[in-house]
Parts: sequence; structure tokens; C-alpha cells
Amino acid sequence: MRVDARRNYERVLAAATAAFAEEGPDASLNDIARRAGVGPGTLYRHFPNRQALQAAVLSERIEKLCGRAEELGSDEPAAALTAWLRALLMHARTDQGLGGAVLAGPVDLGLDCQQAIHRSGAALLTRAQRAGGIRTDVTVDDVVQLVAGIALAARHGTDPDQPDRLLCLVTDALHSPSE
Amino acid sequence: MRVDARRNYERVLAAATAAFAEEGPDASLNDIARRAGVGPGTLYRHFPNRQALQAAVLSERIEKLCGRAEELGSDEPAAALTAWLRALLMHARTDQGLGGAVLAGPVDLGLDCQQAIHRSGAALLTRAQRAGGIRTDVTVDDVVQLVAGIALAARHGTDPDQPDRLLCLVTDALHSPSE
DNA sequence: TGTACATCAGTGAACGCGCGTTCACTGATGTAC
DNA sequence: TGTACATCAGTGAACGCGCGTTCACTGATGTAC
Repeated sequence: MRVDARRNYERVLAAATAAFAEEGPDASLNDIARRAGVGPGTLYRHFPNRQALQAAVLSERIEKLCGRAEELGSDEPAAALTAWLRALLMHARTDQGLGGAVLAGPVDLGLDCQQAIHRSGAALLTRAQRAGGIRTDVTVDDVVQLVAGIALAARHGTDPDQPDRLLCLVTDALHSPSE
Repeated sequence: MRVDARRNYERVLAAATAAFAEEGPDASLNDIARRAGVGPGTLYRHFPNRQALQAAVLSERIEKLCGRAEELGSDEPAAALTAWLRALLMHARTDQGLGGAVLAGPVDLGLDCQQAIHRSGAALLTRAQRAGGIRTDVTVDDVVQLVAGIALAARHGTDPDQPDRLLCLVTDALHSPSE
């Protein structure tokens, strides 16, 4: 990759990160190019569409999230799940709900972003279920969807720690009440 | 109100209902006017902005929802709450998430739409809490937000009865586990 | 090391699109006589 | 009941806007000699 190409790639990525953080998932692509001090064409050279850009912005964070899941793999199963779900909620709320929108969205980012999250979540969930104390009638998809929902609904909320409270409610619910 | 005005009002409302059902909350206003066989100006005469139109479309349903809450007022408290939350979820999912978007949205519809829902919910919730068996550390706002979140996240989901499953999880969570 | 050149990247004006919104005009309605 | 008229409603072409996207052209980069 040529040095100027790499430089502009970085610039666009940084501008996109800032724009998504400020404007949310629907930030204008032209505006992102403008912020990056770059022509629209340059943006398109590197990122063929909005999803590619969103994926690029999120991928680093998603990797961290999956890394965190591995770290938690040695903790007490149920606690590890709870802790990771909290991290997942943080992720889903980043950039005005970009994370959550991608999680719940119709788009398949092509990359294994979402799949990676599901894999990480599945590992923690099934481990906790096998260890007992966590409901077995819940799928990873359910949990991820719930967390995404909390993040999406919270986007325009006024109470800043409502999402955490709701997550607590959900994690409580995961601790099987019947057995 | 003149007879032609009333007629067009109804037409626009019907067209809006259909459009929201098909396209979701962001359906084009020009398109709605077109469906109604009416000029854009006519639409604006009756509904100054999109929110007014959304409110008009939803208001009837919201009234029903509040009516249902009153009906349930004589049932067993916890069961009544659960049943109403299910109805609320149905509402939030109508029209591709229009109900949920309005519930969770930043907009104050001016009307007492959302307030009415909150009032109805509050009545059922506090009654159930007083009767015991329902967590007391949860507010109406929390519950409504959660239901809206489930609806929003479900918008692009593939599993048609996932929302119901998630709601069950939530209602289970409401049944206080600690006491 | 220096130069010529091919290749790749960037530019940015311009396009087409659909949106929300307006407003000068036409037409329908209801009312007063 | 019939007609004149004021008022209210509807029309729809047109506007401005910002969006995503393209492409002919210019410029920077790296390479071969």
C-alpha cells in the first residue's frame, strides 16, 4: 500500500470515528470526507459503502470485546457472563448507538464482526449454563438482542444510568429462578 | 369542519397508516400525500409535521392500549401487569417499529400519548408491586424502555417469536427473586 | 545517485435523486340574503 | 328555493437542500534503468 493511500485511509477512519461519535450511525459520508480533508472519491476508494466504514470503525473495538471474553474465560462462569454483557452493552452504546445498530441491524457486515461477538457470547453463555445457575432456555441471540435493544432504546433517554439498571434486571433474569 | 376537509383528513390518515405499516416510521410524506390522492399542501394543512401524523396514526391504538389497562385493573395484579406488557410490546412493534420509535424517541408528541401509556403502566405496576411478588426497584420508565428496546431490536430480526420470548424473560425478571 | 516513466491515488465539480416544504392560484363549500 | 359571495380547502409545480456517488483529470509515488 502506497504511503499516501495509507495516510488517507487513516485520516478517513479517524474522521469517521469522530463523525459517528457525534452524529450517530447516519453521519453524512460527504461530511466525513470533508472532516478528513479529503475528496469524496478518496473515501470511496477505501470504503465502498457506509457499512464498510462502520465495520472498520467498529472492528478494533469488537476485537477488544472478544479479547475480553477470552480473558473472562477463567473467571467464575456466571460472573464472567454478567461482566461481559456489561462490556457488550458499553459497546452497543458507543457512537450514539452505532454498535447496537450494527448488532441489531439487517446488515451482514461481511466481516465476521457480528459472528465474532456471537461466538464469544456463546462460549461464555454455554459455559455458564453448564456450570448451572443460568437459564438454559436462552440463546446467545436472545441475549445479544436484548442488550442491543437496551442500547437502542437508551439512545434518546435522559437517565444516563438507566441502561445499566436495565441490564442488571436482565442479568438477574438469566439466573434461573425455577431451579 | 368542512366536508371536503374532513374527507381529505381521513384519506391522508388512512394513507399514512398504510405507508407507516409498509415503510416504517420514515415513510415519505410526499408519498403519503400521493397515496391519499392529495397534494402535499393538503397534507400539511392537516398535519404540520411528521410527528403530528404519527401521533394521529397511533392515538387510536394508544387509547385502546390504555383502555386495556383499565380492563385489567380487576385481574390478579402480577398477571395483569404481564398481560398488559404483552399488549404494549404488540403496540411497540406495530408499523415496523413506529410504536416503539415513538415510545423511545426523543420527541414529545405534544399530545399526552406517551404520558397516557406511562400513566396506565404506572397504575398496573404499582398495584402489582403493592400486592407483592413484583420487584420494587423498577420504575414504569424502566419497563416501558425495555419493551421499546425489544421492539426496536426486533425490527430486523429473523425469528418472529423472539420478541415474545424476550418479553417473557423480562417479566420473569420482574417477579422478585430475592424476596 | 539521478532521471524517466508507469502506475496508482486523490481531486472536486457535477450529477441525479428524493426529500420536506411553500405559495400563488383555482376550486369547492357553506352562508346570507 | 335560488343566487351572490366570502371563506376556507386543495392543487401541484417549484424550490432549496443534502445526500450518495461518479469520473475525467491532476498529482504523487515508487520503480527500473
